[in-house]
Amino acid sequence: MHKEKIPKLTIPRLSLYYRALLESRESAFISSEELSKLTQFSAAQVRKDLTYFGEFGTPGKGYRIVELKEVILKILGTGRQRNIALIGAGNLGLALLAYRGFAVQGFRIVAAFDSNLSKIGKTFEGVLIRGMNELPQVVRNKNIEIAIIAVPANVAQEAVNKVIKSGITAILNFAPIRPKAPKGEEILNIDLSIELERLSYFLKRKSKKV
Amino acid sequence: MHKEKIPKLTIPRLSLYYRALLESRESAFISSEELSKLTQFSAAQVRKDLTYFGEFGTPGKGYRIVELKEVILKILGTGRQRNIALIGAGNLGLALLAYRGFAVQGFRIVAAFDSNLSKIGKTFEGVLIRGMNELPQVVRNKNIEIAIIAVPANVAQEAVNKVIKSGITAILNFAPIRPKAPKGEEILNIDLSIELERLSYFLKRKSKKV
DNA sequence: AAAAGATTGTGAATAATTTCACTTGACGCA
DNA sequence: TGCGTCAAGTGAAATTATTCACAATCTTTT
Repeated sequence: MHKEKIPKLTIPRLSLYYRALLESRESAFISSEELSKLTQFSAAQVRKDLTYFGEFGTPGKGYRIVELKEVILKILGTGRQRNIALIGAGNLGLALLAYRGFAVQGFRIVAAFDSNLSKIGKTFEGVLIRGMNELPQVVRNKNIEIAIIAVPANVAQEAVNKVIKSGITAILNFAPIRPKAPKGEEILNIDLSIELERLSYFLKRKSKKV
Repeated sequence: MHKEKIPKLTIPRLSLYYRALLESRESAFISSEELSKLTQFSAAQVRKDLTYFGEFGTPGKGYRIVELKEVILKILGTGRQRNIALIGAGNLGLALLAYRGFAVQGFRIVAAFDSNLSKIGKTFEGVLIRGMNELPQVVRNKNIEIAIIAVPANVAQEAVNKVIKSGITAILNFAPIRPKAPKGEEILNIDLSIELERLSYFLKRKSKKV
């Protein structure tokens, strides 16, 4: 059994390998070299990443595509549906609600919440907007495992607190703050300003190299 | 002069230091220890990050907040306005257009583009939606340095190609693909599916630890 | 003016991650 | 069956990033 520690970045790479596999319908097998070409990661990286979880390849041939896809699904736990609660039904929240792009992967926003009374009770994309007070029971009833935070910065920590109290442990946060949370919670931050500032830094450096 | 190579993650940390500084109005000075408390990064990390760019602190006191803020702005190149082109005026695109949150940092979407004829000519949030053919001249005229890609996956590479051809070198990509681009381009990917899959992996692991 | 106290800046040590390079196993063909 | 080839798996090396720990230095106090 493999006991090595798995690098953080291995997981998103697995997602990308999976995507590449979806586009590889020509052959039954794929080599780490081919996966490397498709994903821009090195072939050694591909092999290393995969062997953290087992030995799936056959020397001389490569990886059986059908099998590898199943394996990655299993590792990521995306074989089944995962229900999501959307917190915040503003512009961004509603855009995420309308974005059905990740439904294919099994993720589904099954409930939405807002504290704005004028929104509560309305339905968008077939999803009813509820008051935050309903969060705990809806999480329980609808078997919600993930929350997406799409509220303004000034109420984001409060929203995160309520989400955690409702029993959710996996959070995707779009608010431009780093929420504080107890151990055992997994919070991923998607922070527009920070990404733009990274780009700005890149532009700055570039303009200096005359 | 410092010549050490700067770790990739130093830059987003600088952004977070800056944010913390905005909230530190009590005193004129702040120590790496205090910044550590505010940002969750270690004090040594704070000092290391800052010294890549110079020596800004005074032993025994810490960093002068006003000065440090200026320094970080200068490093990141966020002291001045950066103009952005939005590619794709669908749900997500329009939500980004409406999100004025990063305007304060000097980032501004000054033009929007779509290939859907029914959208071209309309105005959202004071920004006219134009056809993609207008991209090159608008980039030139409006001094646009950054593009945000918010188009469906199947046309994203094409959009990126056009953006690059128009002379833009910094791209924030929301489409669930890894665009191919020549060297010299900086592309940051914000990929919802991948983040959700990371959360799924986390949930999977968690459920195993019984 | 000296001593005490605080905190920076930084080499060195450690940790994490990726790449290298080689061994081994599987397949296909003569 | 045996040989050649291909590609996985993997320790070791290299690279990258973070943490440690302490000398240097500035401030404050007495």
